[in-house]
Amino acid sequence: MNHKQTVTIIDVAKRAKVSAGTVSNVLTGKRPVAEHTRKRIQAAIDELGYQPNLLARSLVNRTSNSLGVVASGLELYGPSRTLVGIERQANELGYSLLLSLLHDPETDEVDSVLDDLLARRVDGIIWAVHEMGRNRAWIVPDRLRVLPPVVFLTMESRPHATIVSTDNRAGASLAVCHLLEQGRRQIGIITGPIEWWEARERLAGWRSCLAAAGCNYSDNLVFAGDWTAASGERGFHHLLAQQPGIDAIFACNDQMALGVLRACHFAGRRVPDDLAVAGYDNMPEAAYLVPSLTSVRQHLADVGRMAVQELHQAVSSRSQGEVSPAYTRLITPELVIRESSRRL
Amino acid sequence: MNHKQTVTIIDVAKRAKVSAGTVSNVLTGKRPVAEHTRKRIQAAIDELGYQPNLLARSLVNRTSNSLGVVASGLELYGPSRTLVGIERQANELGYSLLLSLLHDPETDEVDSVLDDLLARRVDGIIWAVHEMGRNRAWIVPDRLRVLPPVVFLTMESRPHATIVSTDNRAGASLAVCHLLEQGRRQIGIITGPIEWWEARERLAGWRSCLAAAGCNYSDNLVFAGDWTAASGERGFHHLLAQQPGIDAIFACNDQMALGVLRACHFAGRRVPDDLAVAGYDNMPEAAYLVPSLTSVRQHLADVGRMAVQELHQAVSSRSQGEVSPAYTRLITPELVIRESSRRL
DNA sequence: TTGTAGGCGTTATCAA
DNA sequence: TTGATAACGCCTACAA
Repeated sequence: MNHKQTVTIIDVAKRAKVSAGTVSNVLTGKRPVAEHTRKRIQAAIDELGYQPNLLARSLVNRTSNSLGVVASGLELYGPSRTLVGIERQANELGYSLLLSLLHDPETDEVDSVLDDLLARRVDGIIWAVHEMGRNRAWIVPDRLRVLPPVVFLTMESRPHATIVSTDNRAGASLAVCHLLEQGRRQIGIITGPIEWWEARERLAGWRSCLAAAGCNYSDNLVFAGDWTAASGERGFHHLLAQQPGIDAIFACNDQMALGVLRACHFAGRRVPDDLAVAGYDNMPEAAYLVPSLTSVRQHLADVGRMAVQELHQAVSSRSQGEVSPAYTRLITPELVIRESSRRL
Repeated sequence: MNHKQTVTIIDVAKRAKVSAGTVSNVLTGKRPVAEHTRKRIQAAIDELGYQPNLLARSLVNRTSNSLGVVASGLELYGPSRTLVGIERQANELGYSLLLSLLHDPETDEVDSVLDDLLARRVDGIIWAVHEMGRNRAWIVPDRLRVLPPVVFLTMESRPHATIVSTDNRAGASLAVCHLLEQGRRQIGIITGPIEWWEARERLAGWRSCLAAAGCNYSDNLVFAGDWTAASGERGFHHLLAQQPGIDAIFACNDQMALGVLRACHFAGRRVPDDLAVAGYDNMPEAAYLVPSLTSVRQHLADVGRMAVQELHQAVSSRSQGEVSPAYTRLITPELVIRESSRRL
């Protein structure tokens, strides 16, 4: 007693008194089918409640219409925004998304995650794990060769890898130059962990901007935070102790900027009168803090969308035997000026 | 010229001079294989860089080891937290995740999303779309019967549906009772859109708590926000106009509470001295606002984990022909008391 | 312990 | 325009 509860294309074919191939043709629309038979088949499909099996289809087509997304830190604002952009674009292009999270982005779960994606025959991969420490060491031509096309997010430019990222250096410059324009001269920075590429980039942007203006950019003005508001508070106290005349702080994300604002409040430093503050990320909350926070907006949803577009390109090319060249695509952020950095 | 670039189980078999079945046995471990032949096979696997094809395996096994997750509002704090919990637990149980986002949670994309999940033969589905308006109308026994097991998140209890949710009513009561204990007597509420089930639940919690204490809970004390900080600001002004003697506001999420704090600042109302404020969600930012924000913590990652556990149960049961009963599981939130609600 | 044969559900090729 | 038939890559009885 084979209790056949899944209805297949053959069941439909029998019911419509045609062959399975013909049913397939109306399903895929790849070959013409006479109008009256197509109607009969459609009726059979509806009556039987037939659901095509994409696994079987993928098996013979050798393409699954799915993309793998490997991400981390999804509870943060940035990554989740990016993911939304990825999903939207993937959806529009007809891809399903296979999601994997790297919980500890520095360790070597990389292989198992990639293997699973390979085993499921994804058509392409979006690598949305932040670059930190040596966690990009696996990215070498030999490894990439056995993978489907991959697009990397937020990573240092390098040959053989296609990258879509925001321009962190430019973003930091935007904020720092703005502070300079407002008349600030001693501008401290609270960075993210320097193992993070993004943190280093923003630091570099800060430095180059100050250097160009002939301002001080000594280590006295640098504090390494860890992206948390608590580290923002610590950074404030540290910088103030090191450089009492400091008149502005650029926090490399809004959370840390929040910590600075709070510390300022209890230290009796008025913002922006005594100290200007700028953040990075432009979280929705930024506009409603007191004072509202000047911040750098990154268009992360666009980064996600664009990554999928690039990936789609690469997938299409490869399926036609071509090989699309690797390159880096940088998206320029935008400064949103608010109360926390008003003119002196 | 069949340019065979995918290495299959047969290639491995040839290389190891065994049959494909034997290779399969070492792969699945379901049947014993002599130690020396297993070694030979393993060697062949490594040399050839063989990657098993899960699509083919799923086809014959009639199970894909994957779960579908349908979510919305992922750019918000709550949903992304929940997703992280889901992914972690799924990962631990060996499931891959197929992610779909509903962009407009009120419309009827439901069928297409479900169809795709069905077509990919997911073993189970987690429905993490917030209940609003009529967007749960599709949940009827006849529809559920043709689906794999489904676990719903954050939804009103109903027969035939397995639900994992936080107890929004209890959470609101926690906050409001706390405000009462602090000596507040005119406690306003800024709700979410009342089409949202969660918003109605929190409102109910507020009301029952005030009723039990013999306090006023008239419409004068209710403002319907939309979860944004901007609506929090509007709510503050509205409530103050309606009920000048108001001495506390319960905002149904932290974003709106943030708007209240800001509005208070510019209106010259001191928090908590003139007005106590409590929020909901306990975002990481809550602890660093000025004043720091009393809020309700929901353990959302646990909700996600638990949902996957329940789903796993249901999947296992069904595969053995049993049918697991539907039920609702409520997780009690927890109040985190901070400066914004200090005693009068 | 291992090999053989058949089938999972679909599509593509080749005739008709 | 439609119908057989042979893959796609893997697993599982059943035999050996």
